[in-house]
Amino acid sequence: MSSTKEQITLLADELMRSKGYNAFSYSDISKPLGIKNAAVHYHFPTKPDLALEIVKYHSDSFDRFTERVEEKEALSKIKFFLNFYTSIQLSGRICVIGAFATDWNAMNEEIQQAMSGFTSNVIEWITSTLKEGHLNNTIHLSDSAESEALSILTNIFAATQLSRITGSDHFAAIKQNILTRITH
Amino acid sequence: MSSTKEQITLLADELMRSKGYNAFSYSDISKPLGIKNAAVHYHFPTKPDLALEIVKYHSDSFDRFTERVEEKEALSKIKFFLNFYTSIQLSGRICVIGAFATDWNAMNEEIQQAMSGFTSNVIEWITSTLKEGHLNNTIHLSDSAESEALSILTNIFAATQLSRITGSDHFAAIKQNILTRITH
DNA sequence: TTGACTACCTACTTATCAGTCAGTACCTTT
DNA sequence: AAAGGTACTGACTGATAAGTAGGTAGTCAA
Repeated sequence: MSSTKEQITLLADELMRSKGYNAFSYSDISKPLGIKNAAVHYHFPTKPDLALEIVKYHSDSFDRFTERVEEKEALSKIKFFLNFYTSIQLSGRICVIGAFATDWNAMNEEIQQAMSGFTSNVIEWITSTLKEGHLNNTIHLSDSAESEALSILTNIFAATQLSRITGSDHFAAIKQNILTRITH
Repeated sequence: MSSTKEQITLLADELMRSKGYNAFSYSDISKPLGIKNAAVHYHFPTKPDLALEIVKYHSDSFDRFTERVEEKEALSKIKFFLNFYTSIQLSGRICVIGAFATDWNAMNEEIQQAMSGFTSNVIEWITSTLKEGHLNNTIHLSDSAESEALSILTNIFAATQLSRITGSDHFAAIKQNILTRITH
């Protein structure tokens, strides 16, 4: 992948998760990168093409993340996952899931399917990791692993959103609450 | 408040929470209402004025909600609160908190402050309701009331977002998980 | 060294956006 | 009956949006 294409993707992702899909334009990408609008259109003919690339980028990143932590212990995996969201929060962004959910009805079917697939992967990974930790007695579950996974995911991605509105203390409290729940 | 102004607010709220703030235009409001663009501008000179009105509308709605359930028992109050989100989910919308969080950096300070105030009110109400239920032994708390409140709020508002992506079963599971957690 | 390909740029189009302003019909108050 | 306010309409404007057509400089392979 060319450096320019990569830079466009990265910046578009940043803009998408800071202002929302419809709040940024091709100019917001071309200007900071010192290229012309047409150059962005060369790599991504339409804006939905760009949105789809953002989903793929997160999909790939998540796959690499799961591979990286594969050999670690279940509770540690969950902690790495939550820490990833801490870095999102610190940079003032929100989780891509929340960003796409808001603009959902402004997205085409291809993007929706890609997002559904990605989100399902995340849920499945958390679910199986919780099961793994439950088996080796490092993680406590008071509901089905999938329900707990959904609870943890919604907690942490909404925490990045909520903390934008009410401050970062709330992010920390929510993260701690998750950890308390699964370890007590 | 005139009927037209109310209709504009209601439709703008619906659009905001279905497509996002920057994905709808004054035409999307004027056309279905059978009025002209200028009529919308008469009631709301600028789009931020309209966004602010949406926040006020939710603020007022929430105040009326808390008054309506004031005499009820704490656990029942929480159930009514969660049921409110069920109706949001069923109508394909998302919670206003999530909608504004995504577009946060595209909003002016006045709107941000109004949203912060509203969101804090919601958190305070859940917190004090949890405390109330804890005192009369109908609600179980395994963390501070505020942390549990933040957890519940992020769970339920993110559930409306997540269920858009992965289906309504997930909303039901998350809602049930909250109830299980606070009643066991 | 010619031809194809990549990665752009210049210059443009068309559509739509938020927003404005002068005018008007219809109440209400004096 | 005159004056003023409310709730609009008609007809705009200027800015910006996404997207395109045609050209070009550099690379690379046959």
